[in-house]
Amino acid sequence: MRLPPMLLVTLREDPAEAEIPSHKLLLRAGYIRRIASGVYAYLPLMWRVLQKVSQIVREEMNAAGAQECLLPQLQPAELWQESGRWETYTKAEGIMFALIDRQQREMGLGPTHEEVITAIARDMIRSYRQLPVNLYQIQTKFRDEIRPRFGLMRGREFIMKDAYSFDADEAGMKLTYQKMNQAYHNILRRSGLKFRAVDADSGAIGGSGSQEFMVLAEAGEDEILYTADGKYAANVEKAVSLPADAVPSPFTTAEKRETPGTDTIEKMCKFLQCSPTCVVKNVLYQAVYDNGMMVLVLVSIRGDQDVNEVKLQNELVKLAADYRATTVIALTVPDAAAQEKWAAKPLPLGYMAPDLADSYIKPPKPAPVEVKAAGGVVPKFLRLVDQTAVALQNFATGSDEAGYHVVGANWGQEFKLPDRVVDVRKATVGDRALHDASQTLQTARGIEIGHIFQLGTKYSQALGATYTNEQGEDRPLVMGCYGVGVSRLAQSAVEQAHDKDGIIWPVSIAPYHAIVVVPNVADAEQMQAAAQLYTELNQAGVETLLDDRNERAGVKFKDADLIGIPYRIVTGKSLKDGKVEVVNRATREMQELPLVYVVPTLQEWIAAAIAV
RNA sequence: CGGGAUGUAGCUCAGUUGGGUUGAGAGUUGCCGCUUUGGAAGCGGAAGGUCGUAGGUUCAAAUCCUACCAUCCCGACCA
Repeated sequence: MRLPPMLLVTLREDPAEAEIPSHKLLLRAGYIRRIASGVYAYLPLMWRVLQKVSQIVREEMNAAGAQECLLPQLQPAELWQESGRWETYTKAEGIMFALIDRQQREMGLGPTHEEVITAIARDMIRSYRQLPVNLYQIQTKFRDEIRPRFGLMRGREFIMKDAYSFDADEAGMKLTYQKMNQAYHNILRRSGLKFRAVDADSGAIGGSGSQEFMVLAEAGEDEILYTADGKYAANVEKAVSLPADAVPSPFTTAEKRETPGTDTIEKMCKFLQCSPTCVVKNVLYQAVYDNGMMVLVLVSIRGDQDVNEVKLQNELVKLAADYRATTVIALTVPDAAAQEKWAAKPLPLGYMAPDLADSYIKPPKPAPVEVKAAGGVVPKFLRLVDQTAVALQNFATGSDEAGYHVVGANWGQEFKLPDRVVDVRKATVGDRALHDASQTLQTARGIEIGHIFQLGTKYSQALGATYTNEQGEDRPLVMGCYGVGVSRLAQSAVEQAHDKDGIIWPVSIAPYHAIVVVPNVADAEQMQAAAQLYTELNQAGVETLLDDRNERAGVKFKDADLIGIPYRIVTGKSLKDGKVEVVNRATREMQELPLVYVVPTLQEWIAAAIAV
């Protein structure tokens, strides 16, 4: 491609709308333009990058035995009602764009495709003889994100590869999952990214095991905990570890003590001269279930530990049936305004005890025993105790009276141990690892660009997707699903590799391999040599741009650096010796090559760079 | 949805505190001309703005008031 006919508009300054380097650079270099919040146009250079990424994904998926297809983005509400996700995905904090067509039918724009694919499987897969099947597509997804961010990192419209596998049984599904795991490693490696596969929470998608593929970058939204021996890596949401050992309690007898102005664990421990590991901290959450029911959750946990809200939410989802709900749609620490809505009297904040009285909650208006109406507040605290707090003896905790704590308390004596013992503690950097206590957790930040799930039969059962096994029995299909954020992956590459002058694309996903720059377009010899190189390179399969704009050399060098083409060929001063300069964008290394060597040399370099 | 901020030329921003013919302005991009030709060079010229939108206050509003809209940042969601 010659530069004049190609739409290339570069910006001299960072656009005000961008915050992180990759977003700034993609805008400055003319790869993307914002059309609305979280909605971007992929301009010609960007589209080539996305095609390159897609092609790598396609090759690896095909190699792993998956087949490409294309599913509808416009989807009927009925399918989502069948799976039970319509309400949670379109109402409240839901992320699905929903609309009503001219026949008053409810439709949604696909945020994901479990429902559609399962409906197809239900129709088409009848026999074990057809299994396993793994279908994938590369397509635009729509998600009405609560907060779109950072350009393509979190858009409301973005390109994703999603795959769905169907197996006869758990073992088959696990095998497919392993193949996908390998394919994902291949995809990321070939895309030239530094990454880590980590244990992950399954979130709203559901299912059992799942792994995320994290591209390592400071701007990443996720925290990863891992051990140096390489045997453990997990998203902090999912991570497990050994807590520090508790210090023996200095308290010997149970008593209430005046502790003025100690509404934080830190102040209290200083005042009482004890370790936070001798304290039972009681944290209040408010959870809203999908039927509108609000439940106040009191979590008792060891004072030095923090609650992992993802784990807590998972525990609450398990209890949903107790409240005639199916899932949790919001989980927050209630602020003053939120407390006012349900609190009968001011809470002893900072001094709450595990047995905080239920009378702090306003009784329901008509005062029925059970709250049935939507939006009701359950008039009893849901009391949970984290494992770390269970074994404590002679601990200190709140007294339910501001300015006073109880010390030397024990479960079963001063306080009743809550019935539900859970693991909701947050693993943190420095904790000892479970698999080997001599290993401590280290931290890194990552961008989640892939996630693979073992779904099991959640959707196939909901939608009645069954097959007949060898014994002639009907069995639900065992599913897996596997996503790659194609557009996010592309931006992550920029986040991971750039310098002050611009983008440094990995060769495998760069929009072009090489750019021929003519410093002086008035020099016929330079122009002739450049035109010839440009033609020969392209014919030889080296994807090449030609910049023969009537600009000063500096402008063209700056632009070439900014857009990040891996190899720059300059028909400059050494042309009189029959040589051109070839510059490596990443290393800045420059060498002069005789004209005839240019094509084979670049072919060799590119092949070497791509064959990782 | 809660909290914070912003909205003035294609882009980055002054001007708003204290309303006023001292000009709606600077840099940059794009356009024209000259000059220049190895890291966004120089000189000159012309062009480019419903000052986010709609009301209101006032003799007078980019500036004060109200509402709305949009965008960005911090939390919950996720590829």
